[in-house]
Amino acid sequence: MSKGQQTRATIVSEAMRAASVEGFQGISIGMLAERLKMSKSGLFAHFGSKEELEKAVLDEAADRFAAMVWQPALQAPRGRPRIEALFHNMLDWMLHNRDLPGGCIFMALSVEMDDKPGPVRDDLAEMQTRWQATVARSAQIAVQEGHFRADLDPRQFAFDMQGIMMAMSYYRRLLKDPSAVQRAEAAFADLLARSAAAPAAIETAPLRSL
Amino acid sequence: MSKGQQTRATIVSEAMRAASVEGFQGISIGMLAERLKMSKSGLFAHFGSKEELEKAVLDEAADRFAAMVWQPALQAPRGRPRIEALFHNMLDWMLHNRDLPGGCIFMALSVEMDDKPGPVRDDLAEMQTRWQATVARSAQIAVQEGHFRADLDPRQFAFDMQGIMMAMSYYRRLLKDPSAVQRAEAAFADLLARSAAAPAAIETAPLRSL
DNA sequence: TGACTTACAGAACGACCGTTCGTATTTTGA
DNA sequence: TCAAAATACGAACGGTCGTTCTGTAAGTCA
Repeated sequence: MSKGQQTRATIVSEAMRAASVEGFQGISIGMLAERLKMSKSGLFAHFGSKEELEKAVLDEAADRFAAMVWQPALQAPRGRPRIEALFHNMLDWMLHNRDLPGGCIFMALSVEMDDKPGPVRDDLAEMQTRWQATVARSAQIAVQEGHFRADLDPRQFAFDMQGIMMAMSYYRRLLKDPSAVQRAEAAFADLLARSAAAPAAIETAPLRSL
Repeated sequence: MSKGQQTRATIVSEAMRAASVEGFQGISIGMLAERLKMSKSGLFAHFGSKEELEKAVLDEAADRFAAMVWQPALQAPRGRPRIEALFHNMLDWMLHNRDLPGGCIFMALSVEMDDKPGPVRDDLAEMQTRWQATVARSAQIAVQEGHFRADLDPRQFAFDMQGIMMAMSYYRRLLKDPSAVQRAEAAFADLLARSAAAPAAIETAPLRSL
């Protein structure tokens, strides 16, 4: 890796870290230059515009998400085990990730960019649409494997799981509720239970009438 | 209402509208002054600082939320009907509110401010904590009324409902998924069904084995 | 109506924004 | 090793930011 590529990678990492906390609106070329002890113009030259820097951050985040969340989940057996791996990998991504001190950068950017037309928003929306489709497909596989009920709506499953993640982030980051993670785990356990195929449903049914 | 109070109210309304789209970071005194056709300094004098303006916006949003979501729900009978009213009033708040073209301002600010210490963050967090407690209390009432199962965790109910709202906003605003609202309604219907007291649980059980 | 208070405008402040340009320095490959 | 290419710097640009001041117009109320 050439010197330039190396510097660029450092910049993108630092920008990603900062953007997870402050959003794209909250980061500036000058601030990044100061943190990395280099000149504004020198840093700027690597991208040519702030928008290009934002795109680079988005791509980097997508790569890391794939490496930390999706690819490890592929090692788990198809079906329910893979779904559970996805969930726990996402928790790790959101909670124990020193490169994202501000939590999941996609959640921060999703809210920030949803009303800002442009290529950055387009990239983000496409990534997120693809991710929801990926989760849905994983749920569909769990149906095929006989782990989930045949009439499960896989897209609804993805929607529900997204809600759990977002609520956890909200409880933890804004409300500073120490039970955020355990509430998310409880919600996910319930989602799994009601998605399960008939035999598992019998196991959980008595719990409802306790 | 004096001239000053009237102008101030107009400014706060416009600031709220803008902040729902761009967040507090995205609004500026100059931009508001231009939209309202008045001078920066004249507008500024009503607040003394941008932070005070942000606090005023937050208070105004809280008042409107109470008037549009909470107070009408109090007209509904205690228990499950009131919970359903809360849900639908929140949908109206998020979807059919011309004063919030950027969607629920609390969701936008929750993500933007969660890492920004200061009085604005404190106000917002306190509001949102109180709101979650209010939802939980409403669920608790539904338990007392015999509408929800006795072993329901009301705080978990509030968590789950928050997740549904956030996922809906995400699907609708970022992904532009036209099924966002109906997915939220489906998720809420399921949440109600699995929260319901025993007799209702028997009704929904066969659906799972279809 | 007249005195008084409030509300607004205008100009300017230093700070920072993204960006451009010309120049120096360092890295690279033959 | 040496020239070409890549990389970084420093200074400056026009703009916008939140904020402060001073003067004036408008509203308020006896």
